[in-house]
Amino acid sequence: MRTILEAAERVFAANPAATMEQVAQAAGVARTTVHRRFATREALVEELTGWAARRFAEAVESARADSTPPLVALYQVTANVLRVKTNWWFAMSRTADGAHPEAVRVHAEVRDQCERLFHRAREAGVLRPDADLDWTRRVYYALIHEAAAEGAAGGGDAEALATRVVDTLLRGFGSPAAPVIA
Amino acid sequence: MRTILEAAERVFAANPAATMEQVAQAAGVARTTVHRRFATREALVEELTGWAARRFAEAVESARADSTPPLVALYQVTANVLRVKTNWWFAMSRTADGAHPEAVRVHAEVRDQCERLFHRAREAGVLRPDADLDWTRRVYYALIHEAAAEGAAGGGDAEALATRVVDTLLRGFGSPAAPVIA
DNA sequence: TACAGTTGCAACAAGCGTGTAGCGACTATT
DNA sequence: AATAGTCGCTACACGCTTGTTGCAACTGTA
Repeated sequence: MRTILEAAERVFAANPAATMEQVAQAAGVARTTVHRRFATREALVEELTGWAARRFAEAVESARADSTPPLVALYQVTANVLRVKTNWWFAMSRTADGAHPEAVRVHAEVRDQCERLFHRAREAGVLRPDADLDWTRRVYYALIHEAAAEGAAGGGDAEALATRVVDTLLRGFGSPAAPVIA
Repeated sequence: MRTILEAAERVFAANPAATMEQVAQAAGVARTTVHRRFATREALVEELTGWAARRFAEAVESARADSTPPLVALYQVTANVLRVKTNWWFAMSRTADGAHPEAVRVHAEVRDQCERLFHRAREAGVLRPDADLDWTRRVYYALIHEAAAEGAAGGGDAEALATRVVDTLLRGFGSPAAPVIA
């Protein structure tokens, strides 16, 4: 039942330790009905995780990151992922903890794709030649996470957020003329 | 008991839903002993939160962010906070959720100080004139969070991490010659 | 009308974590 | 030696959540 999954997402996003009773209430059904569809609490979270992982994979894939110019790909991937992560906040947080095999696979693929994209970006001069691509990727993830939090709170559309993320990733906040610490 | 608090930090960092039994075991004492010092689980988490909040406040305060050049202050605050956050990962995550009055106060003060610092940095030309200081601060927090995760996993000292955080915040990863998206 | 499918509802069993209490052993102090 | 203090251990009560079951009511279909 799609309704239950969406309700679970809302409830668990607010409180990861919420009970089945709270989920059922949010979905407008009886607790036993939730158990009829999802045998255990764990099964519910699993299906939620898988659902989000598939959406995540679609979001990244549809950006065609391997066949468009790096800067364009970076923007498209960012915007697409933000759209998913804004609506599936809790479920997306579950895709990263290594419990769900499909989620692990998706994350690994996305990570590979991200690394390939950053390599291309560096070769194309979009990223600095001395950029640490692992740290770059982690900062990129953190920026998306932060922007998604803002988006989930109702702070603007995915396009505007993506623009800001990419701009921040590439330029930072310092003045070009300012001295550099390292 | 300091031993119990440190054990609780370790256990809760690995699993926020851990039981008193697990905390006791990690501390090398019986569960009843934990209850003798901390009447309830909530009281334990509260004291842990307060402890971390005080350490956090000390870390920021000792950097003298109001009376040193912005770039120096930024570096010092970053390094000091990283030292605390690396060792009190769970407790620091609790200082932000608004449950602990003292933690709320500390966070508000730190936030004010951070904003003042960024204002000064912008006026001094360290930050760009058009930098959105709220977004800047949130990115700064996210970078510290990410660096602390690396530090907690044993990835280098606070000074090196701080250097990287500040460098990333100011410069980003893009080539100075590259086109800008926004 | 007869039927299958789904749901709400009440009730129940079981497990788990929490919090409390009593008892005995150990240690340091006087 | 006597005492106070701390700790481990066992046992228990309590509440909460989970998961299951049976039954009645409702809906759409044949």
